Amino acid sequence: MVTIRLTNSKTRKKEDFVPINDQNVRMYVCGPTVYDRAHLGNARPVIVFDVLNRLLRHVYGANHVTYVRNFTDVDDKINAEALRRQKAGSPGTLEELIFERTNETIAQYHADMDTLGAMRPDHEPRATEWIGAMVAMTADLIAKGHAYAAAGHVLFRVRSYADYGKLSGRSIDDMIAGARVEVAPFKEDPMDFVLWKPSTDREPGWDSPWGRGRPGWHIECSAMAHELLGESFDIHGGGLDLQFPHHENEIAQSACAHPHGSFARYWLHNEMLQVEGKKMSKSLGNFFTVRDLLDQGVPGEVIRFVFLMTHYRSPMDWTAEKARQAEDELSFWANTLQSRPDVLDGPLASTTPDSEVVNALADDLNTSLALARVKNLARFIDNSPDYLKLPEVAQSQADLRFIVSAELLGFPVRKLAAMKRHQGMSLAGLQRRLAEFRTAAVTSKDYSAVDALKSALIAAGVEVRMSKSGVELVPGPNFDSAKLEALK
RNA sequence: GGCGGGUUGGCGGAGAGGUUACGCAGCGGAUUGCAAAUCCGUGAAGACCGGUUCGAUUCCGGUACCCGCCUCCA
Repeated sequence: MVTIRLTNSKTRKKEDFVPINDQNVRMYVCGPTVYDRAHLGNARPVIVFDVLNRLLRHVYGANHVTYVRNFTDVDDKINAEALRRQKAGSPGTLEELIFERTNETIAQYHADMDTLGAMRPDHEPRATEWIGAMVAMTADLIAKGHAYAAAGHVLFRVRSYADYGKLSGRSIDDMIAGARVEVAPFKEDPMDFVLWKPSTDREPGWDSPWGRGRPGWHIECSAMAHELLGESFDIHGGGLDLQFPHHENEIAQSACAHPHGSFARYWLHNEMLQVEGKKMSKSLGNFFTVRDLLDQGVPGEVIRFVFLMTHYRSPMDWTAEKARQAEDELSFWANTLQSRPDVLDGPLASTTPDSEVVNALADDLNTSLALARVKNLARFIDNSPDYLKLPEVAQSQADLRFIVSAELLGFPVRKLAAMKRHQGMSLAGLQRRLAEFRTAAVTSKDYSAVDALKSALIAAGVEVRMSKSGVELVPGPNFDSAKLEALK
């Protein structure tokens, strides 16, 4: 079996991954707060942990992995949006408007992430569905002396957990010296954070032993991870910005509530996203959502490809140039396969992905190296001399190995190739006409009609390939069927 | 102030203590009516200063510069 190695934030080392139970490998990743469309940065952990999910399924079996990613649907920004709608005249109670808003956002999130080729996790718990578990965990922490109620709030007693700060490498005293903690009169210690807070009539709330209120952000993940994965599980992932305080607080809560469990054994953090060398922010005017890119005509696979060009622990830069390169490469892959209907429609069952691709991924998700290898596989099957020497059966095997390897990285190359093929069929008539013009031109030496049609085709994003063996039209990245209609 | 990450050829981006990454762009060639696509070949690097070593871009220390987090922003 392939040994997966992962950089564990907890130990700051690359370690061999050994699951607690190889029949059920368990991973939790912090999901989005569903108040608005996902921006491009939100896509990074989704894609990174999707690759890990696919790798785990490849190594341990598709039915032996449980992947959980939550939706945070209790949040002040959601409340604000619901309130805005109510004031604007939308019918319904505040609770109904909140539910309406989060449902919309979750549907958008699913649509966007599906387009990026991310598999849906096995469980996607919504915080509002697990309030009972959060209340129970909070009560348990009070009973064990790790939390206290004060002024309608419940606060976690940070000083009661000796290992607090270990994950992020901070000492409590350093943090206090940094002095940007919220000081509230009811806190025993400025570092203490909220497990439960009271709600006004204008805010969503649930009944609890401490009055009507709502859970703090950190307890959500601790409670849901416990309910769905147990006291000890294998991997916890998320963006680096969540390492402190969110993950630190999760650990403190879970370790104190379940002292016999180990909570997550491997912590993985992805680095942040930049745009053209700068942090994406509204003030710089370079802020955009996944949907914005898709609407501009950047395909989901291209976005995914650009993300995988950079290792997950390095800051990633989104640039137009990278998107162009990714688009070219994916187009090459699809072109290579589209002429081989036999492998597109045939079974894949017995084919295994290329071992170098798997090994690259197993080495702390080296997606960049894996991608380079898949590129090589594509170049190999695209009429390289060594490939052409192979018997037909071996050629098909090489084709299939490429397909399965690309799909392990989440690129649906068969679908892309089938799409190309379909587009290509719509070009059959024009291809015949161009061939006729060319045949005539060879004798008349007058190429003007050939060149006119060729230019029009290129303008419509069609690649024109002419050789002794004939004429071939292939849809390119900027293929525009509307411009073709005029030619027909 | 505290904590952490980075610096590789024109660009993107890997691995390895000594042997070609790879891709894009460039250059040369094959092919082509001209092209495109494809194939073949090719130049170009390791921020700076020390140390360890027979040998370091790769290990260790320092300097400079860049970046992130510490603010429910992923």
